[in-house]
Amino acid sequence: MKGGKRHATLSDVARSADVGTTTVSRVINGGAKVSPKTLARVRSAITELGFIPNHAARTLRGEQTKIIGLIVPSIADSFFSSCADAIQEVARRHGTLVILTVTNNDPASENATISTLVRRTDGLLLVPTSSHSLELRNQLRDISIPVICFDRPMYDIQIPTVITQNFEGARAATRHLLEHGFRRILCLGGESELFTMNERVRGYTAAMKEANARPLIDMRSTACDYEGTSNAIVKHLKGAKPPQAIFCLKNSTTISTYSILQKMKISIPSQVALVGFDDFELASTLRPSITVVQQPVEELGHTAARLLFQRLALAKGMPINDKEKIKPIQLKTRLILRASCGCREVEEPQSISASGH
Amino acid sequence: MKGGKRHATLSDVARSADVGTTTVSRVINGGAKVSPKTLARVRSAITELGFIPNHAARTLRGEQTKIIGLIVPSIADSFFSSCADAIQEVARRHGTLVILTVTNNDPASENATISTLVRRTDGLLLVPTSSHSLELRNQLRDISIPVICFDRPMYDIQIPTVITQNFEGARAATRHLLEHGFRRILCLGGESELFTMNERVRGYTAAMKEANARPLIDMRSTACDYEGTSNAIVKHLKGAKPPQAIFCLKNSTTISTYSILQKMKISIPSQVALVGFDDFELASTLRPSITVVQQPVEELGHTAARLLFQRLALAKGMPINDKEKIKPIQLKTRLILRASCGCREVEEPQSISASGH
DNA sequence: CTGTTAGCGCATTCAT
DNA sequence: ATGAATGCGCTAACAG
Repeated sequence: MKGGKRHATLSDVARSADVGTTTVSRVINGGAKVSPKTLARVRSAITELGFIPNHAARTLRGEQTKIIGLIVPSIADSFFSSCADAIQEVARRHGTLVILTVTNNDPASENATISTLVRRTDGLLLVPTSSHSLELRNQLRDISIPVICFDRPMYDIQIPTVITQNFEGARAATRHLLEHGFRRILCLGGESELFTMNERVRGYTAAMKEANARPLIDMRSTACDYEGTSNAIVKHLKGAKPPQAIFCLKNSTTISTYSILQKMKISIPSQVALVGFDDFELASTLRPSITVVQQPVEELGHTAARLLFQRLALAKGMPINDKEKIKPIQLKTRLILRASCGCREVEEPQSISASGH
Repeated sequence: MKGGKRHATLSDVARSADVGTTTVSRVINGGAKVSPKTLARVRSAITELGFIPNHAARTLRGEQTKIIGLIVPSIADSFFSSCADAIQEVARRHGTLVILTVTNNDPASENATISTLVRRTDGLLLVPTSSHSLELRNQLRDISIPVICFDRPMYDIQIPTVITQNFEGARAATRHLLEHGFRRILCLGGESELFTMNERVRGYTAAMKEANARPLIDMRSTACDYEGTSNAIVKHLKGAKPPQAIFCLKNSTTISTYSILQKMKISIPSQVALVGFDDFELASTLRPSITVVQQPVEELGHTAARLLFQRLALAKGMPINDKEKIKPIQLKTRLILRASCGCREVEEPQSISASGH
């Protein structure tokens, strides 16, 4: 019945079971200190009336909301949706719901979202739009609920954080390309203002310098979409000393680059080798398959969520000691060797026989 | 300051601004019937104290929760995460938050989730695990908040629903393969208990029968993962009359099939043509690119969410007329012709336009 | 073991 | 235009 009779309340149950409201409250909270008889009576009254505790009232009384907030740049992005999946899973095990919000990497939206969420959740899992933002830092400082950052940290503020080894992953990838003998390696794509991208660039640069190779980085904003990537690649390949390999800083750039090279009939890896940061479902299915730096996405979500619930559990008892230095948890990345870097025989291309149907 | 001083309340503001609580309440609710002077005074007090209305209290007073519940089988699945993205967007425009829950297609989990959500949200967007479940039907009947189903309908109960044209899409795909001259078309993959899969099979079958071709369907549960799909394909191809084309009922099957055929060195489409249901990011990048039935994912989410907010708006005023027959909204699917069906030259470069998503 | 009572923070009559 | 008082449903003292 849509909009039917009003929901039964605790006192309805009390009246029906002929007990006090306290007793009912005890029953719905575990039934401790209630005689078996009354317990049974109350329980049957509860089911009879279809009573469900009013959550708002509980919250008003100062209980936990049993909701956490998840703030990500995008949920359509498979990286974050996988994180969300893991987080949801952990939350469910803790009897907690997850409010999903997306910022689109917009600080204003992020700010507003956090404000809304603070009063309505027990804690926050946040992918900060900017690691430097003073405003965000201040906002987080004044927040009364635990916040965990993941994927990207916040600087100059002690917040539990879990990230992946962007630097190490990128360095390993670049080193690998260098080991293949490539010296002119183009580092392509990515938003230069993002922590993750900067770390990856740092890793790339470190590896290049180790090898006395000249870093060649192209992160111009135009390189973010297909068109921009295309222009960039054309430009670099037309140069006097065209790159022998390309290291893509993120998923979408890898994919764009891959199809652009294909379109240009530039063979991978024999003419230009390719390694991408961040694995994706079809990376192993494409021909050639694509070598990538893989991030432990589920683990990232799980760890962040667990950290939050840990805080939440602590918060009940002793107050949190914010004095202690909090070091970000860094999860390991893995270099997945496939064909595009030159490691494997390029998989047998499909026979393109035009034989009839 | 973690766990610092208690949040300012409405009466704190009232005291600070030297007015009554009523006035403050008026101010935060639009400021009607308040003199400009007091309004300004109260406003400054509000910002000064950093007052944010307590949401639980409002809800307790009978207001809306300004939260809707989203119940999907999985959020890691790009289909549902794209839906979620669209839904989140619409919700945000309505000043409403979204609680994300996943069922993993488990009815028990779904049941529990709905119960939890009913008392804590204004409405629900649901992808039902089963279109037939009596239990779910009863649960939905007794629910006091609006529910919208999407992607899959519920039978024998009037619930606003928005789905895509699975039947028509599959029929069009199959017809297309038939037009290419293929007669032995294998319909592969998919969970037979799901509405969407059944519709697609129906569409496939209808097209086959139209053409007097013998339907060949393999939906055994073993065909759901890579291994199972592999076995199924091998079996069918070894047969006396091997299929000339394969129509995959869902994304993951398409991808598995694609890579299995590749591994078997069976050329697509010259030896076996391939069409999949549901588009995916790299379908156009693979060589050969894959012809698919594309669903309007964003539109699905948008429409479902809009429908819900429409109901929510109505609910305030006149009661909903549940007597009226509610027909599911059916969104159109599109057949995206690429190379794997035989429509394009196999290895010709793809167009320069960026991919769909 | 069990009941009575007093708020949690807010929106809302009903006065003024 | 404004304020005092009431109660939403629940939990937690504090009695019995």
